[in-house]
Amino acid sequence: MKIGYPCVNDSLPCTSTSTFRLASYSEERLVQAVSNNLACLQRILEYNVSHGLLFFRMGSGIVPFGSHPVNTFPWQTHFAAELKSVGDYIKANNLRVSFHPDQFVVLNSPDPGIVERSVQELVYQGSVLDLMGLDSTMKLQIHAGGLYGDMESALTRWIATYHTLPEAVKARLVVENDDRLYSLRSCLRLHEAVGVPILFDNLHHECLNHGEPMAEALALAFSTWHPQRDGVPMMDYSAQSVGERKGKHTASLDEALFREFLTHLHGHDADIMLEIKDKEASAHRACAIMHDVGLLVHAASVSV
DNA sequence: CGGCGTCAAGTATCG
DNA sequence: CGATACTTGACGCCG
Repeated sequence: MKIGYPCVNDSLPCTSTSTFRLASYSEERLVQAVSNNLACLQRILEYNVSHGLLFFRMGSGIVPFGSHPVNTFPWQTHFAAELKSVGDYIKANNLRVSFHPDQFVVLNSPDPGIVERSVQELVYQGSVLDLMGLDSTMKLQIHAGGLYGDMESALTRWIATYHTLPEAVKARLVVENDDRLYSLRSCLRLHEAVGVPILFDNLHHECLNHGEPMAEALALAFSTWHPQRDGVPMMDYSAQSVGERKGKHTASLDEALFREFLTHLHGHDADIMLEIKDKEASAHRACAIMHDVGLLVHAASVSV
């Protein structure tokens, strides 16, 4: 069981997703940004290791304009050594990383151009994992996409697109239940059709479900992960921000709610990504709770 | 150097 | 019909 947080570390004075405006694109700026981002990513991973946080979501902007036609620079070869070095560090320290391509990645759009750009973005993020030398347990996490007024045809288009994906993407792709359109049950339709694992988000499930109790939903989602190919199931954990829009993430970890959630795991292994605004601060507290309830057995001497 | 308008990309919903 | 939200604000122009 690993605890993680997404994209940003607020304790370190660097960012692994520095970018610049398209209008000011130059190869010089690109090289500068990627170089900076990889160096910061390495620092974040070292911080995570020293604090027992073994799961991390990398930001999509590690290579600015990574799937944009403006970017014709051969960053894959130019940064091959740096990418491999980060990957070696990840493997040597038993870390797990993932990507969560943003809302622009929509595999079931009726617009072929949008689908093509979405596939290119997945290819870019998958190639980063490939160049790091990481296997298919390091995932690319997306949502099912839009509804366009008809879920059946939207699911059919998603499946058709899936079959066209390159193997490097297919092997790593996982689908997350969302909070408004595609419930766990809807995502399971995709799993049944093509075998794609379902990444469970507890808060989204609370927002959109078909009455499945939390423990049952977790078991269902986890059962879609193939142990050898996919590794331990990943999940997103968050809690509702009290008094705010439905689905809004809480600013910091509510320890009682988190402890209550853990009881629903019933011994299932999972790597938990905390989607909580204060990032590693809550991740530290989650780790302490996991130790307390006996779910984390490694890393006895963790400093905070 | 601080303020603030704007930024590659999509979809659906809320006012 | 424009603003807003989503895993994440921050780039960069202007004064």
